[in-house]
Amino acid sequence: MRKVTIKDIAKQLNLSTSTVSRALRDSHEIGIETKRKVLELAESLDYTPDPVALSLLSSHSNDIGVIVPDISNPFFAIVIAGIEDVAFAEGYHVVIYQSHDDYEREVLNVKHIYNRRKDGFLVTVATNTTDFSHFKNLHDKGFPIVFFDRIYEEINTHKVSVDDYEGAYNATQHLIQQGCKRIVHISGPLHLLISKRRLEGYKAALIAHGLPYDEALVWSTHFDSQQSIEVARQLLKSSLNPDGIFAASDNIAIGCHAAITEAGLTMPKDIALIGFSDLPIAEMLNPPLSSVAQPAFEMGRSAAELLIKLIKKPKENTQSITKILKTNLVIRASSARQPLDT
Amino acid sequence: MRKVTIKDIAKQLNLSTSTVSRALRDSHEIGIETKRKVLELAESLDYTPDPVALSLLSSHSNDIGVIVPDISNPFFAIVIAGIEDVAFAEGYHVVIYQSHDDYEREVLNVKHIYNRRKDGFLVTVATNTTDFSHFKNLHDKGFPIVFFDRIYEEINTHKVSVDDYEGAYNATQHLIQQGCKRIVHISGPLHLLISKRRLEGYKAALIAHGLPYDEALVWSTHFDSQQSIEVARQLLKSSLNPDGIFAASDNIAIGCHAAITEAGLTMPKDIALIGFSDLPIAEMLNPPLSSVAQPAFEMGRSAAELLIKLIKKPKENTQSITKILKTNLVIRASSARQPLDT
DNA sequence: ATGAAAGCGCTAACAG
DNA sequence: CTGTTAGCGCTTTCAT
Repeated sequence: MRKVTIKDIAKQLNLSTSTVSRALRDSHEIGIETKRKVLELAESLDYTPDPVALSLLSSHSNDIGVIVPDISNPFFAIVIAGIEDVAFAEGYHVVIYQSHDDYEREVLNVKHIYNRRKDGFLVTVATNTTDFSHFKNLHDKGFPIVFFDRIYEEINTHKVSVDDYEGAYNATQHLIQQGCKRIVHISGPLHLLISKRRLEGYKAALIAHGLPYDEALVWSTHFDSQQSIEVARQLLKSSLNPDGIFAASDNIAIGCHAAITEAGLTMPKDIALIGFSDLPIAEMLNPPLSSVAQPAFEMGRSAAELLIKLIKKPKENTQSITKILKTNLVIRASSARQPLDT
Repeated sequence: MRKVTIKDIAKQLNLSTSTVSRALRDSHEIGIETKRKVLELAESLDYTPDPVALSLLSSHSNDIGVIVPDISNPFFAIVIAGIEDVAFAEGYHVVIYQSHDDYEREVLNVKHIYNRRKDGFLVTVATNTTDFSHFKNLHDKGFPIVFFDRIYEEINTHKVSVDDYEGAYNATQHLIQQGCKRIVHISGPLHLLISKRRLEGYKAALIAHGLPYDEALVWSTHFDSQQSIEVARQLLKSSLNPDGIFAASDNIAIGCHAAITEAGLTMPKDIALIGFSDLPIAEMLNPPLSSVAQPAFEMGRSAAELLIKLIKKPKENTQSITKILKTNLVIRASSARQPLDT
């Protein structure tokens, strides 16, 4: 029960493989009658061209890779949905790679992508990546790469991110407007650009509203609710007595949310809480979690569009584009001390 | 800056490609000295064999596919982590496919897997799949397939699932022991085997404890929190007045949790709630959600092990294995009316 | 112990 | 309009 090949068709029709090949690709230089016969037989034999053979021949695969730390993070799952949305429409298949935030794994992923002749890839870099030569080398060879979310600025290629600074500024300002005076920021890993920018936004908002910026109020953890609940417990046990928390991600916020509840404190009365990303789970919490919405789906779409542009017209895309998407403040009960307009 | 091939090595060493090939594969019929030179040069040139060429030649790829409805469902994300765990160790790469619970997409995924010469695949079938011929055809050709979670029983191949009946029985019994008299079951799509079995477990527990089984108490929705919050709202508005809810999945339970809170009711006093799967988010909710824990990671591991067995020794695996994993009742505040032992 | 040649499935010059 | 040839990168008879 072998797969049917172009040869089988050629043999049955007493044609050469090249004629069949051309007929299948609807070449103009093939007799209308021959074409009909080939197409018909191909149809009835359920012929499909072998992508592997094509791949060997043309050194591309119509596959694009995407590297994320972890697909179980809904933010990335949604970004991927956005990527698939445009990729699928353009005839590309998306192959997902998980780095598990590990540098070694990321390097392996990149190699796999290159070896398997993927047409390009999208990547949000692993937390502990400090050496970027695996990206640089491929980029220098002209291999199409697009960075999103956790971008690496030093490589001259397309990038998509959100306005982290502004989002953080708005979140912090919102807490201030709710009357918070001692606002803690729980940041992600501080060497990441997105962490730095969110911290900057937090700082700027405090200063703009005449509140002191105090480093003791800045805590840091991984983007992970299991770890952040620990950090939040510590925070609540400390003598800092925060009356507001701006968490750098919803996963961190979820950990805080649980820790606050566990400690018998009330949101937003005792502590007003706001996260970042607005994951679907945010509105399911009790009380529902305020958050800075990131257009994750749109981020995926944009990144994929840019990558496909790069793949199709590498010449016209030497000028690299950096797309910065807008965030949107979503206020819910975890932070709203005044009744919400509805 | 092309990739280095076996030809480059052959040329530089004045050997034939076949000699180089053999030296690289450490064939015994190659001079020790020649072997050394080849290996050395390959190393220094950073030669890696082209997987695509290998694939064309041998019609396998060292890739295995996995088809899930949706990676943003943490249950599947964890199963995939389990799959990757063993696959990676065995030298396979896992290619993830999302069916989005759509039959057409699933068929496309299966075709893609077959065409790209994946060595086999693992699948949990899409909700609305009723025609299974795309699986059957491949299985008849001897293509390695393993079903997990939402299995299809009619195909004689390995399968991995959990004891849904027992899990549901235990969950329902637990609610009964908490004093619940009017226990609603919110099921997943009822044509799915896992839904049926969970329903059976629910039913059996009621009867075993002398409570009536009332069809009006069985509701059904998709495995999705957005949809289930709507269903739960309806339920709470109805005149059924449940004092306990057994949700067929944690996503459904999360929707219920939010709707119950929204309605100003208290868990577990007014309504005791329990879900199924014990996703990481369960213990982060307020109050924390009781759930029937499924060994998702283990499920992935088992399924991958079976698939790899099937790939490596198809002859020895004509007898198909069905592995049924045990669930584990995790009681938290959403259902525990008596204080918990700690 | 090594090389030449064929072939995996397909396309693309180059000939007619 | 159609066939022949070569080649993508590699392995594998079959010679030598």
